[in-house]
Amino acid sequence: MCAATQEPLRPLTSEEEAFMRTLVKVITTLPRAIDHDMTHDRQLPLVEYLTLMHLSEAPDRRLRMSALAEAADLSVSGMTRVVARLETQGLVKRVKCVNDGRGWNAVLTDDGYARLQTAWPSHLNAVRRRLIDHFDGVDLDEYTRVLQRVAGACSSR
Amino acid sequence: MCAATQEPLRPLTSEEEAFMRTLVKVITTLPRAIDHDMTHDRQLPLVEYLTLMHLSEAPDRRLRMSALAEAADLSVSGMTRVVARLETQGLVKRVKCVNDGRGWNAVLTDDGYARLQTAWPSHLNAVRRRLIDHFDGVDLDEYTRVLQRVAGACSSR
DNA sequence: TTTTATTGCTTGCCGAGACAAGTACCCCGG
DNA sequence: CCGGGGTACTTGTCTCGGCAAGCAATAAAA
Repeated sequence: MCAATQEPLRPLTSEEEAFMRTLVKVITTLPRAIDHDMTHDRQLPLVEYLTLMHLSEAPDRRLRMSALAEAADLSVSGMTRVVARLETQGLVKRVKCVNDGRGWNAVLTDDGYARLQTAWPSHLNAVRRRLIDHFDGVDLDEYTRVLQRVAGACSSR
Repeated sequence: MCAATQEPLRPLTSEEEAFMRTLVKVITTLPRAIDHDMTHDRQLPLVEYLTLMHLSEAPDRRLRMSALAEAADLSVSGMTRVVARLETQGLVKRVKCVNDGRGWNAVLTDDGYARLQTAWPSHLNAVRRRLIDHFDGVDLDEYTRVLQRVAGACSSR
């Protein structure tokens, strides 16, 4: 059970160590930088942007609160508050589910869709400048496959 | 100035898009998973662990508050509070600088060093299981170089 | 030397988000 | 039809961490 005894405790190689430390830096720095860019450029923080984005891609531009939380990697209560913020700006509205009286759909409004389109260039630019531009000449698909395995290992207990 | 007009607004390719989304997932998921592992295994959250780690690697096991904040990618005030938490547990103590009456050194105590050694296996295990194990057969050094460029682009304005 | 600007750290205040408790609703067995 | 357990979301409460203001101490200027 105790993690310490599951493995023979071979330390990381120096390459592994260097990689891990650099990744830690990127993990702490990259979201801050992109959020900073977007917030100062178009006044739409990253979490809000991603939430609108997920809605815009959903059928009928609507998603159950729990599904939206899942998509955005947020707790359900966290998403309640994000949607509350977006609702006060008129970008999203909450509509009671027809089939299930317990459930609510977050629905992207036309204003919300317009807002998303306005913010998109800013997002795109930030992602390019901070991230994608630095991947010239590497096999992105291979990276994606590896990262998918990592993401899988992180969602399991 | 406006990011939207700097570039011709070429959208991301589908490979770039997929990569970015997977990375977002890893960025939100991986620290949570490692922190979860460490907190439940040895009661030492990731931020605290990394702080002790940086101290242990510094000459004389001590570092100015600002240097420590920088190393851990935290604001100075954030580090004040982390060190305060560690100090109440006796893992770190704050010592006034001799040369500069304004400055303080965070010094790793013997208890702190012992605590770090205790937590290390748990950290190592989490990092392997959640991250490193999934990089078989890829060129880690290449990844590290790319990530260093990204990190550089994230610390610049 | 006295004044002023700068630096290093801490504290007050606030927003974000996680967890747990609460509320409303569904569904199933009787 | 009713009661009890499960589900969907919200709200109360907490911790974390960022920013800006405050407080010393140093450095620079007068």
